[in-house]
Amino acid sequence: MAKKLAKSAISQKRVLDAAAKIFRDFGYAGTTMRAIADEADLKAGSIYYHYKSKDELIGAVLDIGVNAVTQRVTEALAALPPEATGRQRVEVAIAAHLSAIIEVGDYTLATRRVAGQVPEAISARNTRLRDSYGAMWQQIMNDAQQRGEFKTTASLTLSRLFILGALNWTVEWYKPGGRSVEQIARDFASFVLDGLSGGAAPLPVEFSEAATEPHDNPRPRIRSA
Amino acid sequence: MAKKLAKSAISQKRVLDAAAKIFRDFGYAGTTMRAIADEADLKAGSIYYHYKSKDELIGAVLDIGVNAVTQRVTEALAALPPEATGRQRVEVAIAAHLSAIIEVGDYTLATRRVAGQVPEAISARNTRLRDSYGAMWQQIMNDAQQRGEFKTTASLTLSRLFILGALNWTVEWYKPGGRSVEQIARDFASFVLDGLSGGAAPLPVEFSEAATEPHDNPRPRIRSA
DNA sequence: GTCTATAGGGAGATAGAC
DNA sequence: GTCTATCTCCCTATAGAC
Repeated sequence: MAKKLAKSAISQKRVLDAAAKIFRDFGYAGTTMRAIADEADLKAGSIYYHYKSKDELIGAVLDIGVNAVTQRVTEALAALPPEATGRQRVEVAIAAHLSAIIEVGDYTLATRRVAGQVPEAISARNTRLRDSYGAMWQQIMNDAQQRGEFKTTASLTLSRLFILGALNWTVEWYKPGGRSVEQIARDFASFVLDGLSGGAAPLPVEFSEAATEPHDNPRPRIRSA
Repeated sequence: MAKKLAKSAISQKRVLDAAAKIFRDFGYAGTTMRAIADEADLKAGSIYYHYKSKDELIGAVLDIGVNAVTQRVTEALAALPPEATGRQRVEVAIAAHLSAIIEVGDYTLATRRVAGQVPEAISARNTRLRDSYGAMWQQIMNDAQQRGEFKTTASLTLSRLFILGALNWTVEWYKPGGRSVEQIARDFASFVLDGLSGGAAPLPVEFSEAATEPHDNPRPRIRSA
């Protein structure tokens, strides 16, 4: 059911979306209320009707990014039968995570790019959300190893950090016109589960290697000081 | 014999190190010349004797980060015998990349954290350095696949993006007191080469082709939805 | 809810003394 | 080489009209 939003809520979301986009391109300090206002078709002073400070805005943007991913992955995992293998869980979690971060890409990118620049008080709550999401992954992997499904000699904690690091980095090079999210998810799962040396038969068809290169994201135009 | 630096060069390096640290913590726009000056025990105006603008400074920081890694990895690969396997090349490249980014951690972190916030004109040159480093990895992987060493069905271009994304992310969670760089490198290599399900130990195999798989896992299907 | 106007504080960069 | 002093610009946030 399509919820009807109050006029205030509509503006609020417009401001939020604009903020994510501007934070994404200019970082925390580089983002000005004026730039957000322009993007949201407002005047700078009007933003303060919806959010009482720049810090409150970035806090909201950060939480949306993590929560969207957590929710999507949780749902996808819950939809699996109880007897699902660790391999299947990892495949499903990767696909859900990827599709979520690409869908709320501005928020994900904003989150990544302001990381470490946001005042401690603001980022503390967000860090907790992020840690609890990491714990979910950790459990999937630990369970699979205990059942003898995963035979890797590598630390699962490190493996989790590798996986989430690489996954979140995808938004930096993903380009809508290139490979599909589904294809990326499949390749990523294959990579994570079987590595470079493992793998099945010679591959079906490899698309042009140049199809997806990094550094394709909208570049900010920043005035040089 | 330790090179003797001119007084000017010493100050310049002090400014550069300070800049990397401040850019790391505050991002591009959040970094002020005054903060860099404080860190370098100077006054803000004095920085302009060494660098003529904030943009020139960030440009220098960015390039140092990439060049340090490129140089270290290039040297490590060059030290390998010509008959080295793709697996060995990947192991060596991972170890060299990791130790380099941890050693120049401030520069690496600064680079990551100002990514996408730096004026286009400044980042263009750095992007070229970064791409040429990526091409080096690509070649190692392509060669190994052509020799039949890598049997993954995943795109090698995507795999390369995953690997470098995860590798560079390590600086975000690495803590000097924790696991050693060597241990992280070993686990990372095992993860990259054999995945979670594989169990290949970091065997000190000689250059004779290890034709037999180190484990007898059922090999992966294309996809198991 | 959104506007205009502005207070009050820093920012990058330059000039010239030492 | 490094300092102090300062110019000019633009930022966040508030006040009050509509």
